[in-house]
Amino acid sequence: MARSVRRKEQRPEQIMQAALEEFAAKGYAETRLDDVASRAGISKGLVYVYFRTKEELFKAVIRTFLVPRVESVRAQAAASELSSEALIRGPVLGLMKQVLGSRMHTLVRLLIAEGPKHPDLTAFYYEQVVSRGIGLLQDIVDRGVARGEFRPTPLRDFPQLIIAPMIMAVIWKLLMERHHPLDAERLLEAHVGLLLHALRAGDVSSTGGAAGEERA
Amino acid sequence: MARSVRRKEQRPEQIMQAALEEFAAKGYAETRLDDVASRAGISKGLVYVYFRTKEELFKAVIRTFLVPRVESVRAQAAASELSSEALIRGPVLGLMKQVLGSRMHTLVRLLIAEGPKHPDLTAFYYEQVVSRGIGLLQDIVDRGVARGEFRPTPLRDFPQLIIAPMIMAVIWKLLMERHHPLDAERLLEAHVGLLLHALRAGDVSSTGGAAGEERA
Amino acid sequence: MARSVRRKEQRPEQIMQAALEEFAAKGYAETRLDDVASRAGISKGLVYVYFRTKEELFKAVIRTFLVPRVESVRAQAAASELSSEALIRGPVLGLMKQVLGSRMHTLVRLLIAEGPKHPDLTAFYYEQVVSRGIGLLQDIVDRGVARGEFRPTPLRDFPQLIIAPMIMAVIWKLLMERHHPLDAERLLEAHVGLLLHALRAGDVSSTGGAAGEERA
Amino acid sequence: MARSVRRKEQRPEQIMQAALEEFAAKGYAETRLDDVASRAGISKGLVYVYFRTKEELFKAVIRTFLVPRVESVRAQAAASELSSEALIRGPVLGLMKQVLGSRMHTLVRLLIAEGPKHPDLTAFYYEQVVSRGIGLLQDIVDRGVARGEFRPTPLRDFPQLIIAPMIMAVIWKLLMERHHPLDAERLLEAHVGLLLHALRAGDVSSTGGAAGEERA
DNA sequence: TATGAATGAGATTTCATTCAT
DNA sequence: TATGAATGAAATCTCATTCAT
Repeated sequence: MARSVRRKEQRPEQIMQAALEEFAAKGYAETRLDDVASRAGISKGLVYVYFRTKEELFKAVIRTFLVPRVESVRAQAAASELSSEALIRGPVLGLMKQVLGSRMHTLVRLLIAEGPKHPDLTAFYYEQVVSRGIGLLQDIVDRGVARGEFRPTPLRDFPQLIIAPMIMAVIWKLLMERHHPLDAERLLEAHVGLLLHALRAGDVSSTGGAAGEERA
Repeated sequence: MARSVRRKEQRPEQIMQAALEEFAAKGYAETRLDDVASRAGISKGLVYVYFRTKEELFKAVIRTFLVPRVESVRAQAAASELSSEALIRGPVLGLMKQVLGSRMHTLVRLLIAEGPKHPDLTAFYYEQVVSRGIGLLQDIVDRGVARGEFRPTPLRDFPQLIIAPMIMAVIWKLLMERHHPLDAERLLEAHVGLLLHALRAGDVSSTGGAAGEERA
Repeated sequence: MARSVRRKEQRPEQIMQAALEEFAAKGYAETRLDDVASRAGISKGLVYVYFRTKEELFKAVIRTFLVPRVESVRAQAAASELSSEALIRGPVLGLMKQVLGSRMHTLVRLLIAEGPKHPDLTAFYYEQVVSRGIGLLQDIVDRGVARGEFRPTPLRDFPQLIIAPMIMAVIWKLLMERHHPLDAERLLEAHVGLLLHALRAGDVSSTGGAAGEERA
Repeated sequence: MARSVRRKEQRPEQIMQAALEEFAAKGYAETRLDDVASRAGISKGLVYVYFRTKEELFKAVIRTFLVPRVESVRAQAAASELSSEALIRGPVLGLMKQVLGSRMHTLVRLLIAEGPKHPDLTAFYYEQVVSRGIGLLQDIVDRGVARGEFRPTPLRDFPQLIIAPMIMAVIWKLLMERHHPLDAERLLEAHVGLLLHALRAGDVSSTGGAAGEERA
């Protein structure tokens, strides 16, 4: 009975894990609940015990797996005495690399493809992830300006520009990788290098001993 | 008969137009050919006279409407004596604004959502649009460097960075607009401003001898 | 105009010819009127000028092409002074060989496959061909018995037995030929040989100088 | 659960039975799976649980119901000390009567009508039934000749002649019965009588030295 | 007479969802 | 809790038939 209880508690996770893989591989419409059940090693009927419809399952998958560690980055940013540049070069860039390397990138695709049909899902995602991320980035930029580290730029109003290349890279890998491979990590580094160059107050970047974003 | 001929010649365009609207609104799987036909003001059967399957129709839509004016930008770039900066601020930025303003942005979404299921479609798109666009951007950057207008940067290897914010904005408008409106034109202008700032030769930073922005 | 008139007069035949080939190749249900029209070198609409429905066309095809030369055999039988054996060995056997060699065998298949759905068609065929053929064969048998040429046998009541091997051969060629080729002409000859052997009055066949139906 | 299992095990048979009746009544193309399902008392969808396509169902029907008792006849022929004549008058004639009396005759029609579209089906039928039947009949004839019971005739090479009247009768009943009833059993008996008469050794004709019945 | 664009009923097939066991 | 047989709505695709030109 203990096993049965444990099983029961693990079921939702187990099913969502299987569903994630199926959704990621085939997209929402092409995914059959039969296959999700097979992959999870259970019967189709049991899926319905835990998720009322296919749509609910999909939303649960997105909700569960697409809440990244924005929070931990925020904590670091708030607590640390690091410069804004260091924050961007460190935790922010790190997070972007993580998204590209993990299964999260398939979720981004799913969200783009299916999002328009599920407003509550995108609302949830906006609240949980996007608005916080945007706020965080704005804080970092603002702090950099306040400290005289950065010159004032419109980036403050469009912090999306900081993560735009990550989105691009996700989509590139999805569609174009086979025709034109992309070293996404270096792309992100190049982006951060250029961005910081553009932001530096007084264009005094040369004093920081950092120049030559060119290929080594 | 003349009328019938004219009708026949207009049918494909008419059907594709209707299909584009349906696909854009609902996505591929959720679009019913019945609805495409209704929207085009014809019967379901007639769709099949012009397009053998739903998939063929979809591909035709993408192929027909998603060939942007990369070519005209290339022509300007090649012919003109404009500086690279002027090219980026002018035709390149203009093209990006156009994509965001036109129906093309819905096609981008469709391509992202359905591309993985239709490799030939993405191959076509890569060849017709992406590879040319990438080449064009590289040329502009290279020319700028050759003329001493830009300092050498890794942007040359990642020209995707130039249009990344456009992709982002497309997706933002698709998913987040209702929660957080975005002035996409200003975002693009901000991006171009920052980018050119980072590229400009004559900034002190370019003269300083050192490195550090490369991958640590 | 003369040409147009001539064309008009030839149209039905031309269409039926094309239809026969399509029906024979694909069967009734699988035949598309589009293909019939293409094969006839005309437009689909024109088929409907001459034949009200696909079914009518089918019936016309069967009616037109499946009326064999039973009549000519009957004439010979009635007029000639030939023995019954000579009639069977000559015109009757010849007719059977003709059916096997000509396109008529495909019509037999069509009639078998589609007949049950078209009672009027089989009625027509029964009246025009079958009943006459049966009557003819009965006459030949009866005459043979009356003349003392044949002994009385139940063949009189089952003249179908005379042409049964022809039917068999048609079907064999249709289905089994690729697995097990059949020399249909020799089969028919063997059949006729055996049959006449069985019929001969007094079993005096040995006097006729004819024996040895075995393989030479 | 026991009931459910039993149901599941019976479903295929139940569906094929219903399908046989529909196919027999209307032919392949005219049969709607909806009707098959109704006749079986189940829903349309369930048919697809057991048979992947309409064609698979059709083939399964043919395969399942069209394997006659050729084997049992062969066993009798091999084991018994019966004369060839007795075998033909007994088991062989009996089998032919059975085919005519049973549902098999509708399958013969289906095979004729649809066989050309399904080469694998006719191949199966040839291997399972026809080639064995032909071999069996050849053995019987050969044995009769070896024992001096029969005179040598070309029947050995065309054993199809033995069952040709059965095929004929099947088709006759299908198409002509309403216009001209046929006592198929008596027809088969008449055929066997004539055939054996023609085969019997000791008939004078067999001794006469001459030829002539071969192809002239 | 001749065309062929257009229609729409109908068939196969899929699969999310239900429910008896 | 767990199964999986069963349902039935819905979508794609076909093609005989019509009809304006």
